[in-house]
Amino acid sequence: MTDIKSGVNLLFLREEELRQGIELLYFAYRGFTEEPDAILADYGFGRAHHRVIYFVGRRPGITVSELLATLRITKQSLSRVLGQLIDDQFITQRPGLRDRRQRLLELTAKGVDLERLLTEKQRARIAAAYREAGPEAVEGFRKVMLGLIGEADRRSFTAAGLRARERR
Amino acid sequence: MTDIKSGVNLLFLREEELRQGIELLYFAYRGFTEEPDAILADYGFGRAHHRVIYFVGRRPGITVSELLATLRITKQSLSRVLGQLIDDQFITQRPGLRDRRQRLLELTAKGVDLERLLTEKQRARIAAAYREAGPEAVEGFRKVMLGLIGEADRRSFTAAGLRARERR
DNA sequence: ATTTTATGTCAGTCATATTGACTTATATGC
DNA sequence: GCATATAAGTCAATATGACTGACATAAAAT
Repeated sequence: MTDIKSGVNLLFLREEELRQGIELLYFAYRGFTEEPDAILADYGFGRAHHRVIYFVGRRPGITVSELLATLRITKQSLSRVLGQLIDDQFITQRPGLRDRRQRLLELTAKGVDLERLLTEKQRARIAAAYREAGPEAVEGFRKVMLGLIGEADRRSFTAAGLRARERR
Repeated sequence: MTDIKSGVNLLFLREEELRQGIELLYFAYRGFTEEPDAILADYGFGRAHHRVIYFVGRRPGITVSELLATLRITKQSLSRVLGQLIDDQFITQRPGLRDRRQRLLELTAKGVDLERLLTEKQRARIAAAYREAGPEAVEGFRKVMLGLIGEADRRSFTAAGLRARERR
């Protein structure tokens, strides 16, 4: 009897634990985007603009195709957003040195400012969560998050991925 | 000299650590939604439908206003999605007992099946990540994620929040 | 010289969200 | 009991971010 009962309880706890995991991700992601979203609205931009600004800031000189691969959207989708950011002078393009078909993307000074403004909110939020939780918890957080990330994206977080980026 | 240099390095590491945190969230969330998204497409549904199915499954008898508050969308937005799910018989409505203005929402058998199908992928992904990372890491993960979640949403994860729900 | 690649563009469509205005039914407070 | 508030729903217009498909141009690679 106790065997069956505790078995059921274990199953229930497991189910509950996993569902809480799902919800943690959902709510954390939402909490994470709402502040930048509010700022972006003042500029007439949306979340898509933030993602472009973020990754161009993160990897200066990134090509259009690398950006497309990172964001996993079509070039038509990127085009509108990137075009606006270039028109409004948050991002500049220059031709690749070794391959002149490429457009290497970089933030302008104005772009760096906006990137800071937007990401600062997110960094502050993460910093606060890390501080409260402590270094051990942070280590666990990173382990679990890495496990959640798809194989394809995981490379962005390995030494190999970082080295590949240096080659431009 | 070493003081300055290590100070700079610490700043750099901190910046890098925080940026990696941002990216972990971005990629984990994307990895987390892509499988259900693919299934939903077969039903002519989108991510919004999944969210509704999920929370109705999670809190059977949830009212429309509670669902709106959970999802933080307008009733006009919910209306289309919920209407489709009711038309297609994934969700049923019944009037509230104490307040007949309310529509209490529940999954049908068909709805439960779809909910399982969709969430199973996510549960499996979390289960695998938890298993690989180990119980200590899971504890850390939960601590950090809770810290990332906005004050308003955090209540969903406390005993008080759970108790409030029982009252229907 | 041909083919492939990197980028860009035009056109049409869809899903998800918004604001604003208004309706209906029911509950609640005085 | 009547006025007001609340729960839910609807109509209309709009914005954002994504998609597919077709086609164009320049430069690199074979």
